[in-house]
Parts: sequence; C-alpha cells; structure tokens
Amino acid sequence: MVNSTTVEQSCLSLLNRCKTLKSLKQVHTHFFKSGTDSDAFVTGNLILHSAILISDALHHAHSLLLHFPNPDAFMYNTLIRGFSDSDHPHNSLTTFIQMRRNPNVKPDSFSFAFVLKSAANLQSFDKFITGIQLHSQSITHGLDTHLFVGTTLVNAVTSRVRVGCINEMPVRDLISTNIMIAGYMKSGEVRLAKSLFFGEMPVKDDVSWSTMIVGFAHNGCFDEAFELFIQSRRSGLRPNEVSLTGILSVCAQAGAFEFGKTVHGCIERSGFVSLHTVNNALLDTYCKCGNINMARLVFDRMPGRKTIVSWTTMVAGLAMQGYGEEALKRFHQMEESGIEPDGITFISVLYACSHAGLVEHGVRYFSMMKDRYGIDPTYEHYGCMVDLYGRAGELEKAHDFITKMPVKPNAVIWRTLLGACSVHGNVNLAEFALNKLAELDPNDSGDHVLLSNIYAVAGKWKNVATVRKSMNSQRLVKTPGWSMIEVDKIMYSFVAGDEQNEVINEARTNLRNIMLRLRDEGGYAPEVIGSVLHDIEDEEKENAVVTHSEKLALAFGMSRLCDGKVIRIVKNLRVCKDCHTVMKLASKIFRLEILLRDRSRFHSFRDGSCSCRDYW
DNA sequence: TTAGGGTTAG
Repeated sequence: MVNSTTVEQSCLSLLNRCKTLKSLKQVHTHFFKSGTDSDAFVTGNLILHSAILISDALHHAHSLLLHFPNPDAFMYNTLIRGFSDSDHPHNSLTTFIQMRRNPNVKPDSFSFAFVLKSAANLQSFDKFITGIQLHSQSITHGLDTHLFVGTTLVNAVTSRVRVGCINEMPVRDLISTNIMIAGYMKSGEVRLAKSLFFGEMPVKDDVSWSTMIVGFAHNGCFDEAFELFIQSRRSGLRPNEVSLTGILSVCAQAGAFEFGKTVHGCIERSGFVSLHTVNNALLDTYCKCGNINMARLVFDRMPGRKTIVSWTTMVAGLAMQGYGEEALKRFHQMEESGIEPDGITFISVLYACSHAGLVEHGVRYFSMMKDRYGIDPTYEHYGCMVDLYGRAGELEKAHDFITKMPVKPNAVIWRTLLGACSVHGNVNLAEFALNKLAELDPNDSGDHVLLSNIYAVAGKWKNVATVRKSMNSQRLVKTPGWSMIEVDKIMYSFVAGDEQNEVINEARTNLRNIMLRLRDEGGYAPEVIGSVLHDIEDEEKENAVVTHSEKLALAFGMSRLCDGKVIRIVKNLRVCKDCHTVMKLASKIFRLEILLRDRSRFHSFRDGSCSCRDYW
C-alpha cells in the first residue's frame, strides 16, 4: 500500500517541474487517471501553481476551484492572492465574498490578509469592509443573497465596527497583522493602523516598524514617521537593507535633507553602504532634497557597476534641477557603459529636454527610444512630448502631436496642454483642452482653476465668473496648497488659511516684515491678476496672496534657520507666479539661497534669479 | 503537509 504522504510529495515534485499551463494540464491528467485529483491537497497545489507560480493560468485556477466539490480555505486564499496581482484585482474581493457564502469554509488569517491587501491596492477599502460587515449582518438576518443591502447600512458602518470586523479573524499572527497595518495605511486609515501597532501587538518585528514608518509618510505624517524611526533605534532594533531604503524614501518624499544626512551616517557605520538598493535610495534622497552635489558624490562613489536604477535616478535628479545638458551627458555615459535604457530612463531624458528647452533633442530621443531600443511609448512618454512642445511655446505643435498619437489621449495629456496654454496665455486652445477634460475627468478642480486663471490674465472677467459659478455648482473644491520646511530635523507644514498657532503666528509676523522690506527695497508689488481673486477688494487680494503656504514656510525658515543655511521648502502644488517673484527678491535682498521643490521641479533662487529661468 | 509582510528610478 502506498503511503499518502509519499503520493503528496511526488505530486508536489511533479508540479514543481511545471513551467507552463500546458505541462500543468498534463500533470493534472495524470492525477485524474490515478484518481488523486479528488484530493484537496492535490487540487490545492494545482490551484496554487496555476494562480501564482505559472503565468497566464489564473483562469484555469478559477475553474479548478469552481469544479471542486468542497473547496477549502487554502484554495480560496490562493485564488484571492492570485487575483490581487492580476488584471482583474477586483475578483479577489468577489472570491472572498464567495468564500464567505460557503457555509463549510471559514476564512483564516491568510484570507483576511490577502483580501485586505487587494482592497487597499484597489483603494476600495471602505467597500471591502462594508461588504464584509454587511455580509455578516445579512447572514444573521437571513438575507444572504442580498449582499449589498443599501446605503442606509453603509452609512451605519462606524470605525468601531470596522475594527470589530477585522477582529473576526480567528488567528492573527505577526505576518498577517503586518499586512493589515500596511492595508490600513495604504487606504488612509492611520488611526486604525496605530491602534493595531501600539495597542494590539505585544510582539513586533522589523517589518512591523517599517510598515508603520513608510505608512505614516504615505499619509503625509512625516514627523510621526521620523519619530518612530528614532524610537525603533532606541528600542534596539537594528536597521536592515529594506528598513534603510524605506526610511530614505520617507526623507526623499519629505525633502528632509538633515534627517537624510543622519540616515546616511547610520548607513556608513552599519556597512550597508555597499548595497546597490541602499545607495540608489540614498542617491534619490539627495536628488529629491535638492542637493545635487551630494547626489553626484553618492553616484560617482557607488561601489561596483551601477544599475539602471542608479543611472535613471541620476538623470532624473539632474533633470528636475534644470541640469538638462548634464542629464543628457550622463545618459550617454550610461549607454557607453553597456547598460540599455528602458522606458523609465527615457521619461527622465525627455523630462530633461523639456525642462531645459531642448526641443530638437527631445524629438530625437523620442524617435531613438523606438528605433534603437524598440521601446513602445506609453502615455507618460506622450505626455513628456506634449510638455516639451508646450513649455517651448509651440502650442500648435503640441496639439498636432496629440491629434496624431496612436492612442486616445487621456486626461493627463490634455491637462499638460492646458498647463502650457496657461503659461503662454492661449485662451482658445485652453478652452478646447478643458472641454476634452470635461469628458474625461470632470471633477478635477485644478483644471477649472487653470482656465479661470487664463481668463483672468486675458481680462475676460465674465468667463472667470462663469467658471467659478460652475465650480461652485459642481461643488469642486480647490486642492489646498501646503508647504513643508525642515528645522532641526523636524518637519513643519503650512497650509494656506490654517488655524492660528504659535508657529503660524511666528511665521506671519516675520512675513509681514519681510514683505515690507521687499516692497521698500525690492520694489515688490503683489501679483493679483492671476490669482483668481478679482471679486474681492485689492487690499484683501494682497493679504490672500501673501499668505500662500510657501511664503509662510520661507518666513518661518528665515526666523529659525541660522545664517548661511539653505532654505529648503517642499510644496505640493506648482508655485504661483507671485510667490516665485517673492522668492527671487528675498534671495537677493536677504542674500539667501532658497530651494523650492514644487509639484513639477526644483527652483533654486540665488541673487534674485531662479534656476528655472522663470519658466515652469 | 501546500501560502503570506516593509524598500530604491518618472
């Protein structure tokens, strides 16, 4: 008699040799003939191989599950995970719901962890939670077939219930709890992640800490991220390759140069300085913090052969700071070193051309990408080309390029054209682009604000009023602008129209004095026309413009940072023209170096001028 | 018995 363990082991070894769906089906036929295909372990592994280990076999895994008489939790879990990485991630959620409907199966920690991850990636966390909640209610009430009963119950779901629902998990081990924290963080549920991490995890590992740290940053809570990193060090946790790249990415996102330098020191001491991943993250941090000299140093001293990520990061970093020629030089060095560029490299190359006004070069690189390297352009590449022509003021060429694109232009493409129209004041083309945007993505308030600004600059006040009215009726709210500045390794953020507090008051007081000196010594007059504030009095206009968040950050930095230090500001939106003028004047009158990272590039202000050459 | 987590280039 054959031992069942032996049968299962031989089944596994057969499956492990399968690399294609075809060979898997042959093995399946073999199982069928020997009668082992009715075994749950065998089918479970068939599903695992088709859903995860072999490409393009997910549909086969699904059909295996559908045809198996009594599928178990392992099979459902495997399929939930398989769908989460597929073209139809939503099927993870439906598979989970099917599992809940099967009275013979109970979800375990794997089920919750996998489906939560999918839900977070789909950004449908609320639907997922609501779905589970409603479903458990509907089971109790005998309404199983009506999964989503209605909005009344949806509205009744409170945070307390959400936590309760996650507590349904029968087993909660360390790994699944870590995945849940990541899921909460990705879906913006910082409070729930914190309550799990601080309240319900007596045992944490390095992944738990890292998940929290990068999760905080993902939600804009940079101070909490840095604080937790410090706490993790204090509690004796030794950093590793992944946690270091993680904290560096937090510094890069925040533009936290001082904290980044501390982490750099920690890397030098820990011996992780020889790792490519860590070096690449460090390089990116210096680029995103605007310190191109440190970035060059890290890049040039990188041990061993540089990877495509190292080269592309360097090219992108140079491009962002307006060093177009050097970015292209590095690109050619990359080619010479035998590393073949990919689509992402070309995005950086095209970006470099566009921000340095190198139109002809950009056109050549765009052709080279396809002709020499066989890379098909994506929407991002097309977007770069529209930006390239648009920035250079060749708006008709930009429009012409869009009409000749082999794919249907998306909202980003039209938005890029709209942005260019705004810079160059082309009202007709702007209206045309906005009409396209109204079809594709009508809810973006930024688009309406841009058009309204274009009308304002052209003096078309009636049109401005119409746009504002339509924004109000559609309840479109402007994205609030914020700026951050790092002082003594602490990130201070400023939001226009923020409530009063000590920091804001300090910034406001200092700002008033700064503005007076700019007016008296620099001849500053506020830029009010383009600020969509035509319907209020002049004096109010000035006040409203004056309090843009980057000005508050500047004033705060000037009062807190010692002389000679570069003022580094990070802003979430594009800098407005008036703030740009203020930064230029301030750099001259107060003999300051100001570095402003906005949504699209770096502005380096020195002695009254900016590295963007007033073009952004 | 089979499975799972945090990170780096636009």
